This record gives sequence, structure tokens and C-alpha cells, in this order.
Amino acid sequence: MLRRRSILDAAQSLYLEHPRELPSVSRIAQACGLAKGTFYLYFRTKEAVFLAMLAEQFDELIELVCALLRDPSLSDEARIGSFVQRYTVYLQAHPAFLRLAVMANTIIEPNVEEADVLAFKRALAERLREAGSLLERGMSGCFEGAGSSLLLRVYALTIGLWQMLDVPDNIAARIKTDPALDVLRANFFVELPAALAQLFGMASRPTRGGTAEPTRLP
Amino acid sequence: MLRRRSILDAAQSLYLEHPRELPSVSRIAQACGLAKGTFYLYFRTKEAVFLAMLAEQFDELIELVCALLRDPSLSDEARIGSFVQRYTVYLQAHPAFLRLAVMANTIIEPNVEEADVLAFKRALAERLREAGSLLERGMSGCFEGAGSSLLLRVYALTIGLWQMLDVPDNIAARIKTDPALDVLRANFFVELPAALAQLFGMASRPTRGGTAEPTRLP
Amino acid sequence: MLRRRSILDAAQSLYLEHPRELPSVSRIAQACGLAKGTFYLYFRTKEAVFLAMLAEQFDELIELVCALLRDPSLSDEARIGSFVQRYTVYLQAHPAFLRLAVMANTIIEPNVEEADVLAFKRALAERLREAGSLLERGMSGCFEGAGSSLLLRVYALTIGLWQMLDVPDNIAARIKTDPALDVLRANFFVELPAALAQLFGMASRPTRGGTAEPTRLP
Amino acid sequence: MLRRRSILDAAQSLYLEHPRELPSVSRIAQACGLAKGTFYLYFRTKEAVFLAMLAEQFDELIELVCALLRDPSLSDEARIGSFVQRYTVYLQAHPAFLRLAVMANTIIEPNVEEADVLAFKRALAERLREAGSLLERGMSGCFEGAGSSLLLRVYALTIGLWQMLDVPDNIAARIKTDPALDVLRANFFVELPAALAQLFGMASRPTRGGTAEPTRLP
DNA sequence: AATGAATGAGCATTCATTCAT
DNA sequence: CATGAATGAATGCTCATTCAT
Repeated sequence: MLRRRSILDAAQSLYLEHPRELPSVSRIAQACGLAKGTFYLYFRTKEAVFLAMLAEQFDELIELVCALLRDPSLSDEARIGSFVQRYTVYLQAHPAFLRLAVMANTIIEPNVEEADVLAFKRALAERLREAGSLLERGMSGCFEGAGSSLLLRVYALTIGLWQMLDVPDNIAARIKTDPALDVLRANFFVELPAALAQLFGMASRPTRGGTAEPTRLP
Repeated sequence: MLRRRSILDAAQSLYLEHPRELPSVSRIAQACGLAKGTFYLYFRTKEAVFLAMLAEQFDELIELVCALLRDPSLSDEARIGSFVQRYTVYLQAHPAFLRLAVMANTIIEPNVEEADVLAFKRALAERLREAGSLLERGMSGCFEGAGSSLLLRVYALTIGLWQMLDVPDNIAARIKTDPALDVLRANFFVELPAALAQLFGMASRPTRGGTAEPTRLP
Repeated sequence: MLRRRSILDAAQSLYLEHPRELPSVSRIAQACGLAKGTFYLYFRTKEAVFLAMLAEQFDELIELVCALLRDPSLSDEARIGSFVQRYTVYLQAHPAFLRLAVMANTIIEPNVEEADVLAFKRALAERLREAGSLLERGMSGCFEGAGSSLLLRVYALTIGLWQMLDVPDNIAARIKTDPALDVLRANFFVELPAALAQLFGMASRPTRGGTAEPTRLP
Repeated sequence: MLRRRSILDAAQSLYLEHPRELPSVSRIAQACGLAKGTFYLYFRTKEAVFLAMLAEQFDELIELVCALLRDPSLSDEARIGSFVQRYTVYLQAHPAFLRLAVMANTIIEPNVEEADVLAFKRALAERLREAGSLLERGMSGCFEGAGSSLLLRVYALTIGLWQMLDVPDNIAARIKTDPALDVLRANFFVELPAALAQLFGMASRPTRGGTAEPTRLP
């Protein structure tokens, strides 16, 4: 529905203005030109909006990945490399995704109805299995039947790295200038593909903080 | 100081009763038999307590890891395996650690003074470097100079997996019975060593949800 | 609106019970049978209520004064005398006015949004100019164009005297019995018209503390 | 005693940094290099410091005025003029005086022991009488026996005007640019002598906001 | 005289959510 | 579908003051 869409969109853009906290319902409603009460006609709780937002982007990401993995023209090695690259680029192009992903457990889920959390998790598991089974094929059998599990590790590594390397501006400035904080200086979009390459057993020396350039948006 | 200690201890045990939210200052003070004002003599904000708690356990964990990595009697392979195992056991024995680690970015740090966050991060970076340089030695040169970076990946994978696999009881029950939620059923303490083994390039097939037994506490 | 009105009224009567401090929001809300949150639907801060209250009474007072000054049937001298008398009577009949006026700078304004303070001051200046220009006419030209400035002096003298002569009961009792405190014993409502008469250059010997009777309410 | 002195001095300079609120005891103690507890060896409450400070400056001011009024070489008119001028200059040179004077009733006295308030008021009445009786002599008999009462009016007019014309910086800027706020734009140190001249029955047209230059410090 | 650790009352304000219309 | 007035729980934090040492 249109209304629901406009709420999601407004919520996202408000959120991106201050990604360390969820915008209030009244700000969201206001941004849609809606009354506060109307908001609750479309979402059960405030956090439900952001769970839906996350789910949407998850779908989109998996879609992308699946399309890629289905491509028969690629060698196994190339398929993984391509996957890592596209994945990274997607994350870079969707700044809300990781920021929300990281709030999912601590802030969003505890404030959403159990049923909604389950629906979210079920969809997620579904997507993971789907993409996982495509991924397996390229993994020389060693991950037979465990592609989804592998993807979970990929995702875990991703959000874990994001939490370590995404830092508010004020802190970021201090990190740049303090040599003791070397390790935390790495650029997430450089470090992520390197870490994934390692996970996938592809040759890759870890990057040192800030030396390399991040993957560019096409 | 003794008071500080008792606040940390009280805060931790209250926290573990409801690990999805930080206990209020008045509950903590009450649990110590202290006046609310006294609390603020020892910590600047509520969140500062939990950051300190996390830092302490981080120290302890790294200490443990370093001791292990310094042991000359182990082969390279064994050192890594031993590291993974001890690490996992430590996490299992310190239930507050991961729960807090996962709140660090979203809930704790935004509510702590910049200076305290920096101090925390500096200590963390310090420890990472220390343990990292010990770890490198066993990595056949391929991680020369990047041991801390490797450890960061280890830690990232850890907290990411925890976020995916640690689930509140009500949801956990449903996950167990819903075949669609297969992937999310894995036991963290089984999945973690497997994932780390993969990261370290040691042969390891991913585990399927819930099939294996977790590492036992000694 | 009705709600706003009832908040103002409740706030005023609570305030008059203890005019040395502003009642808390929860007391005010309670006195209206309103939830605390509702209060903030009508006023931005606690102090805003009292600023509004002061503004209202200011309006009323100036209205009264203007009506009087517009009366063509009075001689110049009589107009001033009449003004002073009505003014005094108004203050006597509105015990909250002076008590608040005296807190305006030190307690109220610093806790109200800049915009609200400005709005208050603008309204006040407006009223002062309006009444000032009426007042000038009776002043034999010597205050041409400065009636508002004259009124400011009147007001200043008023609140200054109030601060000196309004004394909490416990102190008042001691003042009465201590001959050294002679000067501070004057009754404000006697002293004020005398002081204003002096300001306006009308013959008037200062009153001695406590000897005369205050202007009576009609 | 020296300690007492240093507390008063520290308190004053801290106060002048933020004259809209009294500095906290711990800041004062800190500024003296004293422990918080030590503060209470010299003053019964925080506000007592500021009452003492006010009393001191009151003394000094009256001293000055008396010296002046005792000078036999001046004509009556000149004595008054001279009084007004010296008075104004004193206030300008002692920025804490008026700021405190205005807080006396609303903030300071309610938080000081009754006995201290009475002592303050007694001293004040004493000084007023002393200077009042000197002042009377020059007033052509019409204020015989009421010099102290006259001085009270002077003081009342002073603190009243200060309250109206002293405005925090942020507001002051807006007042300057908003024509509607004309009346409130007057410079206190220009307006005060004019208003006093009026009170004393000396020819004086009120000043318009901001046009004249304030009395300069010598 | 001096300390400084301990106290604990006190209060404004926010905001998700509901529900009568 | 839409409204928006009303709710009221929930909580961090300050700071003047005391008192055992």
C-alpha cells in the first residue's frame, strides 16, 4: 500500500540523518503528513517499521546475490569473487542496511511482537537457504548442504566488522590521529572483502588500516 | 577501590537477569546498598559501568589468549586449535561478555562520554595488537604484521554469530520446532569454533543446526 | 482552550500557597486531574506557564490603566492620581502578579525558550507603548514621546519596592518588633502610591513604616 | 579570616562568569583549593556566601555615599547630582552588586537561615538610616525624618530598572534589532541617573532607548 | 581545622501507544 | 481510513549538606 510505503521511506530518511537512534513515531508521522494515530494503522510498533525495512533490503540483497550465483558462465573462483564484490557494493550503496542490521538484536527485536520477529527470521532463513544452496555448488562440495550456514558466517562477519569499524564522526577523527588506534582505522569496505576472501580460503593478506582504497560504487 | 568493584558486580548480576536491557541506576545502587548519588561518585553515567565491565572481561580474555599463544611447546596448528577452544570456553564461562559486546555500539557507547569511549577503544586496540603479534608467529608468515587485524576478524565473526544465534527464550522455542528456521538453530558454542576454523583455513565442514554438542566447560 | 485555562488556574492557586517557589509540574497536573504528559501538550516548560500567567495579568492591568487614561473627564492631575490609585488597587487584588513579576528575571526567564521570552517582552513593550502614549498627554508635554519610558520607571519602582517590603511571615514578625528595622516595616500598598506620587512630582512626604493604612479594596 | 575571604572572592568570580545562577558549593570549594566540607566551616549555606557578599558591597556603597553627603562644600542641588552620579558609577564598577541584589529575595533569602536574613536586613536598615539622615539635610526639609525611606525608593527604582534592562546576551541581540522592543533597549547606566533625577524632582526628560552614552568609569 | 565519602530527596521531560470520535 | 488529544510510566542525574575521622 502507498501509505505503508511512504512511512517506510520517511522513516528511512529520518533514520539516516541520525543512524545511532531510531526516529520517534511523531517525527515519522509528521514527515509523512500523517497523524500519529495513523501510523499505528500500518505498523504495530515503531520498531516494526525498521524490521520491515531491514527485511526489504535483505530480500533485495539476496535477490541480487542469487541472480549472480545462478550465472553459469562463471568459474567457481570467479563466482565467489564476484559475490564478495557485489555484496560489498550493495552494502555501500545501502547505508541503512548495516546500521539497522546492527540494531536488530539489541534495539529492534526486543520491541517487536514475537510473531513479527519470527516472520522476519523465517524469511531470513528462507533467503539464506535459497542463496546458500546456489552458493554451495561453487564450493567444490566441501560445503554440501551447508551453504546457508556459510552465508550466515558471511553475514555474521559482516555485521561484526561493521560494529568494530563504523565509528561516530567525533570518535573517527580521534582514531585517525591516534597511532594506538591503528587497528580500528581500517575502512570497512576494504576490510570486508579481504575478510571474506580469507573466510572463503582465497589467498589474501589482511589489509592494514586505511592504506587501501575502498571498492568504488560503479 | 572496593566500592567500584561492588557496583560492577551488582550491575553484572542484575544485568544477567535481563540481558536485553541495562538495569537502571537505582536498581544497581539498591543492590549495592548504596545511595543513588554514590553511584555517580564512581561512574559518570550508567553505561560507563557496562563499558568498564566489558573492558575488564576483554582484558581477562586477552590475557588468557596471550598466555596460551606464548606457550612454546605447541605446534602451529595446535596453537590455533587451542586458541579457538580456549576462546570459546571463555565466552561460555562469561555470559555477560558477549551480551554486552553486542550492545557496545548501539546502546553503550552512544551514552558514554567521548573520552571514555576512546579510552576503551585504545585499550582494546592495545590488547589486540599485543595478542595479534603473538598470534602471527604461528601463522606461517602469511599474516605477518597483521595479527591484530586477524584478531579483529575473529572478534567480528564472534559477535556477529552471537547476534544471529542468541535468541530470547520465547523465540528459541519456536525456532526449535519450525523446520524453516533450521539455519538459526545452530548452537553458538558449536558454530563458533567451526566458523573460526574455517576462517583460519583449517579443514572443517560447517555444522548443521543443533546436531553437534557444544564444547563443554572443563 | 479550556485545558490551557485550567492549567493556568491550577498553577496560580498552587503558586499562591507557596509564593517563594514554583509548584512542580506533577502537582499542577494533579491539581487539574490531568496526566503529567498532558501538561506538556499545552506548555513547553513549567516556567512557561508562569510567564503566560504574568503576561495575562500584565495585559489586564494595562487594559485597566488605558481605559482610565482615555477618560476625558479628568484633569491632568486627577488622571495621574487616579492612575496611581487604580494601579495600586489592581496589584492588591492580584497577589500573584507582583510575586511572579519579581521572579521573572531570576527564575522564570532563564528556564523558558528564548522565543517565548522574546514574545513576552515584545507584548510587554507593546503594552507599555500603548499606555505610555496615553499617559503622556496628561504630563504637560514634559514626557512627550517618552510615556513608555515613564511607565517603565513606574513598573521598576513597583517591583523594586515589592522586593524590599514583601517579606515572609517569619521575618515579618521579627521586623515588626525590632526597632532597627523601622524602614522595612512600611506597608507596600501605602508606600507604593507615595513613591509614585514622588516620581510624578506630586507633593508627598514619604510615609513612615507602618503608620498609615493601606489603600482599601473597594 | 583569610579562608572566609578567599571563599567570598572565589564565589564572586565564579558567579560573575554566569550571573544567572549561583555557582555550586563544590565549584567554589574547588576554586579555593578547599574540601567541600571546609566550606561549611565558614558559611552555613551556599546562599549565605552571596548574602554576605551583597552585604559587604552594600556597606561599601553606603560608605561612599555617606562620605559624599557629608561634604559641606556642595550646594543641595549639587549634592544630589553628585550622589546620583557616584552611585551610578559604583554600580557600574561592581557588576556583582546588582546581579545579586536582584536575586536576594527570590533565590538567596529563601535559602538562608532566618537569623542570617535578619542580620542582613538589620544592617541594611542601619545603613539606610545613616545615609538617609545625611541625605535629608539637602532636601529642603520636605523629607525630614524620611531620608531612609527616600533611599529605599532609590534602591527600589534601581533594582527594578536593572531587572527590566539587564538582559542575557542572546535576548539583547534580538532586542537591538526589533523595533517593537524599543523601550527595553535603554542602557541601564543612562536610564538610572535620569530616573533618579526624576524621582528627586530635578528637571529631566526620560531618555529614549540607546541614544545616549552611559556614564563612563573615571 | 580540615577532609571528602556518602547521602538521597527531588523533578522535569519524553514518547510509544490508545481510543473515542 | 484517519485523527490527535490524552496518557503515564519510566529514569538519569545534581547538589546542598552531613559527619566520622
